[in-house]
Amino acid sequence: MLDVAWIRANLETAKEGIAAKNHSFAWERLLMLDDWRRHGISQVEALKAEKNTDSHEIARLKRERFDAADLIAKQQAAGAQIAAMDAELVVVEEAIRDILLSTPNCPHPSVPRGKGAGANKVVKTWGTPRTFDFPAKPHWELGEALDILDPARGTKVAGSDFYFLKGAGAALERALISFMLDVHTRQHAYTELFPPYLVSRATATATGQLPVHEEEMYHVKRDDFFLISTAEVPVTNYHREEILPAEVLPLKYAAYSGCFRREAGAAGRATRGIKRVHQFNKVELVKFVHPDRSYEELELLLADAEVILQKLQLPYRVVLLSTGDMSLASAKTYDLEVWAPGCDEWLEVSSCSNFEAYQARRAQIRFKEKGGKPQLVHTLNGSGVALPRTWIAILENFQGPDGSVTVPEVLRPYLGGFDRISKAPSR
RNA sequence: GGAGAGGUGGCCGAGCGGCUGAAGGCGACGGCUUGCUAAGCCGUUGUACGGGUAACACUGUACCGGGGGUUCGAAUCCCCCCCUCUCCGCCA
Repeated sequence: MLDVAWIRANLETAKEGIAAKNHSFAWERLLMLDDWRRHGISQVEALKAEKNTDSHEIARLKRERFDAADLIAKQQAAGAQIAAMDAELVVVEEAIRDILLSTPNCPHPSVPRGKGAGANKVVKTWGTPRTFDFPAKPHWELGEALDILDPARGTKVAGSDFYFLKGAGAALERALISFMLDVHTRQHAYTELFPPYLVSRATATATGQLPVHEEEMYHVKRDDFFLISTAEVPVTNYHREEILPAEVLPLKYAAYSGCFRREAGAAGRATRGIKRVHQFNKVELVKFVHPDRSYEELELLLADAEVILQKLQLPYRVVLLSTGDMSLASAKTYDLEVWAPGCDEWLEVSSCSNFEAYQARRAQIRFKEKGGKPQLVHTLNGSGVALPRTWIAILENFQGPDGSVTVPEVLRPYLGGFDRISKAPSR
């Protein structure tokens, strides 16, 4: 969330930025409540100071065997007044927090202003989409023909938009996970984490999924757990309420996890295949960095994610999201979109964002220079990369006229060396 | 799930309801001493939110797992919750 003091000092910037994100902003109410809060604190604390002084005086009188009845009577009155004022402050502070929790982060000046995806800017394209001398098939046709993808049984077992991977399809998924983790840990110096899939309400609030996106998350009512929608949630919370020594920054984590999304807003949207599903796998990159360096770190994060697609030889493009298309918590986001010739579209496989201090303030993740005061870190994250769509891209980009699929070279060591997925003997 | 024990500052560890933001020790930092090292001596050593300052200084309040209660006054008494440890049960 944003800092009220910052909003007060940068009101026009805040109003512009939040409007650009298509959010309303009750700034007048917020500032009014904050004034109320600050004046209330001064008043009640003055009373408490007087009460404390009197308390010491009572203690002294008692020790010296004098009568303290008058002061004690005064204390009782003061106590009641303080209790009333404190109760009022609690209400005011909750109201302030409610506003801030639902107020988006301000976009960085370099982010294009615009209402939606139409204002996004393609900033880079890598690779050349392959030209086919036969009709390119979509992954659902390839996958079902190869007997490596089974959406029908996924639907039977769990419901619509669930699926099974089978045989070489399942192995390909597993190979991709291992490959990505190995690249990030060995070549990009990320530390691997394997996180919990169920998290508490406090954890989901700290990264910004709650309260605004509660309808997007699977909830385990009995224990008030939320199934993670991305490893970003547990991994960012890994350092919640900690003060890190400045010299450990930047901290870089790579985490594989399952991801669970209700896709509530997408219900009824026609999507064939497994482009949009309720459960998928993803390798997520999370960084905790010094605020002065967060925009450089964002570029590095993006480059780390891009390496995965380059090594897989998948054509992709980098899209700088406009203010209207960004997530609530982000100040700047690049999407990575991989080319899927069978679907004939670019599929988002990564979203690399700088959240600045927005998550760190909610989660109280700070660092301290030697002798300095604690300051909030900046958090960043991006997929490195998301799976079902990368799996889709491999099938569709590397399909042959006979419906077989060539395995990208970098994945072969993870698949016992085999280089082609074909109909014949299912493994 | 059952039974017991416990949660105090960076760490260890004291703490009669008032003089305790918290003894003592360790560690860290600053200074002195010292040929080097080791040791010794002196001092400093939390966080948040207000007020205050150009910035310090200074100052108020709160914080002894979390929340509530009793009391003029709670680390200390009472209640609820969370977590950790030990034993039993269950289980991949």
